[in-house]
Amino acid sequence: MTVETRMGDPGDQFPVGMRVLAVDDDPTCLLVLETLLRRCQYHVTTTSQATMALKMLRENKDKFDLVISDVHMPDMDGFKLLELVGLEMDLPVIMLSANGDPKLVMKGITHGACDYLLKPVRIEELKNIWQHVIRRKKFDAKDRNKGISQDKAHSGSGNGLKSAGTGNSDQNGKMNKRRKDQDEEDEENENGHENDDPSTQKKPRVVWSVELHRKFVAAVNQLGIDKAVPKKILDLMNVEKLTRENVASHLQKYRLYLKRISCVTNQQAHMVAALGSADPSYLRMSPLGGLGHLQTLNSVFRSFPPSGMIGRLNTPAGLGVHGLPSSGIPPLGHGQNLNNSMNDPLKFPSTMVGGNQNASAIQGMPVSIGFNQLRQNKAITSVEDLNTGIDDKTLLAIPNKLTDLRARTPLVGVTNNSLMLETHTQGTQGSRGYENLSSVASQHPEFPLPFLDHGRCSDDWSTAVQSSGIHPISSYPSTQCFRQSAIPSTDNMHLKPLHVGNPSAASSIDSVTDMPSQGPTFTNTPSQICSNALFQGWDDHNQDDNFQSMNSLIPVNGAVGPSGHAPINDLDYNYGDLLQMKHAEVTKSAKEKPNQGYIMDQQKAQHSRTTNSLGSLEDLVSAMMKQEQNKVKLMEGEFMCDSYSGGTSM
DNA sequence: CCGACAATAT
DNA sequence: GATATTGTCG
Repeated sequence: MTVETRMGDPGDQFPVGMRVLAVDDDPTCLLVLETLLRRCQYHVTTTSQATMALKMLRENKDKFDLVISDVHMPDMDGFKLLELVGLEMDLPVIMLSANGDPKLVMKGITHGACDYLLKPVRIEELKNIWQHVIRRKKFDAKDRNKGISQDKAHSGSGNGLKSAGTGNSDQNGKMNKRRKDQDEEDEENENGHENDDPSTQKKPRVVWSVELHRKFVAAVNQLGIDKAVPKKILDLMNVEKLTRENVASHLQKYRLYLKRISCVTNQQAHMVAALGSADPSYLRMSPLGGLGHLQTLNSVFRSFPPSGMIGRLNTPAGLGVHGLPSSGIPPLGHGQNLNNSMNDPLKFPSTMVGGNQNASAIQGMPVSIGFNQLRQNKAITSVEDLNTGIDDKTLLAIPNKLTDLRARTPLVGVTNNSLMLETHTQGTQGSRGYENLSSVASQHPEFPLPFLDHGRCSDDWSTAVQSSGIHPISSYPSTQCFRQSAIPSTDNMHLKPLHVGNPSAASSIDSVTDMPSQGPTFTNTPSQICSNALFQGWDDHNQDDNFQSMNSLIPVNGAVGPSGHAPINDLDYNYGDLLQMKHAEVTKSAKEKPNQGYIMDQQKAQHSRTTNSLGSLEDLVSAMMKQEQNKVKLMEGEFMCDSYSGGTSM
């Protein structure tokens, strides 16, 4: 939006004053970058920490037009930041790296980067980066407004759903694709033909590609989670052949996803608390502080990093939900994770959890990303990790140092939570999940949850989280997250945060990115879920090497279709599970062998449900959000400090 | 066989 | 419209 406005103004020329957030851990590079950007007459904001960048973005979703980030950063992988941003806020992100390895570039692209610049960066390259802002904006507008007419057009032959395409800007090329199909004949029957019978059969399954998911998320965000109902979402999405039922089904999945997320978050918090003490391992994981990681969790969708994730989730945008993170959520991969990298986004098994792993991911949720690419890359992966990120680190981090975190937090801090705050309210629905969570939490003595009250975990959760883990959490918007606790009863879901800022913003941008999370709010319902599942989410896949890709939010991925159908093109996103991701991350270090820490976590988790609960970021998020809404203030007071929250966006 | 996902039923 | 159940598929 802002951009548009500007653009609109005759007076100013858009590029001038474009708000750019530059992120690089190397002070020198950052300074150089800042200088060059200023020469281009952009309004530049800098930060040497990715986590801080996320916080800033979450707090001020509509205060930036573009993000330019280094790939290699200690606190958070640039890709993760990318994913989270894509999910939570739809801002165009340009990756910067001294390493031009095609694989890295591909990764950046698949994770939603609109450009990938090699250092040293030349001013000539920076002079045109504003095009990405415009492009994104345009797409958004298109999508939104008209919607899709385009899509429809196509449909003719194929499926209508496609949807996807539009948006993306960046690279993508291929996006569309949806199903494969064979079968199908497409739509309708074609008639005739023989086929079988008519009727019947075929029904092409709708493949929720990243793009489609993106649209979904955008619609949800726009509506606000609480008001996002299938019919309205369908209207906003404006995708041809998509039916209300299709949307309802996806919404169901998406809501579960959000819950998970929130749970995860909570878990994390708990874990943190519990761990509290000790495990070095955790520390290891997150060097920085825990913040980052925690945030990651937020991201549930994959991408989101530590704070990010949550934030995302929290944020409306991120969730998409209005929450959720993500708007997109992005996510992908299946359980297999590794194996498939690409395909299923969501799925990661959660290691964490013990049993459950599974989380399911949602496919599409997350973001989008480069669709095509994704596919191609499948291998690469995407993943997003939305969740994960956070978790892992979070967890990890936390223990170590709460203190540190706290301290840090402030720094970060930033952000506001405003987003989250937004709402609050009500309560109606659903709380179910929360209750469980709480109970869970309470149940396990193991964890010490310092703060929590036991009684209700729910409520406490928030607190608990805060306290303990908080920090990490803090990252997220606090609000969101924590709130959950409160939630239980109420349940309010609403969190809409995303929009918060401006919904539009989120949406607007969006298009391209991924999806996942864009903004939505989520609801929060808690579900017990946690325990089990997290989702796979949108994200994911990536595992690869990349760092945490798993976590990342982005959905990238590709997709596969669930059924097999389509994998092809689309990426489906899955909602990934945060937890898994987290684990993954953790694991990462050790990869195969889990670190002690890792293990511990798991165990803990298992033992206590709490953990599990925490596991789902969504839930956490949701809860948080809700709670936050309710309590935001409290939180802020207490914990917030640190945290800040941020998240929103995405 | 199980888990995830979308469709379908309630 | 929200949920629960079912059918497919990987």
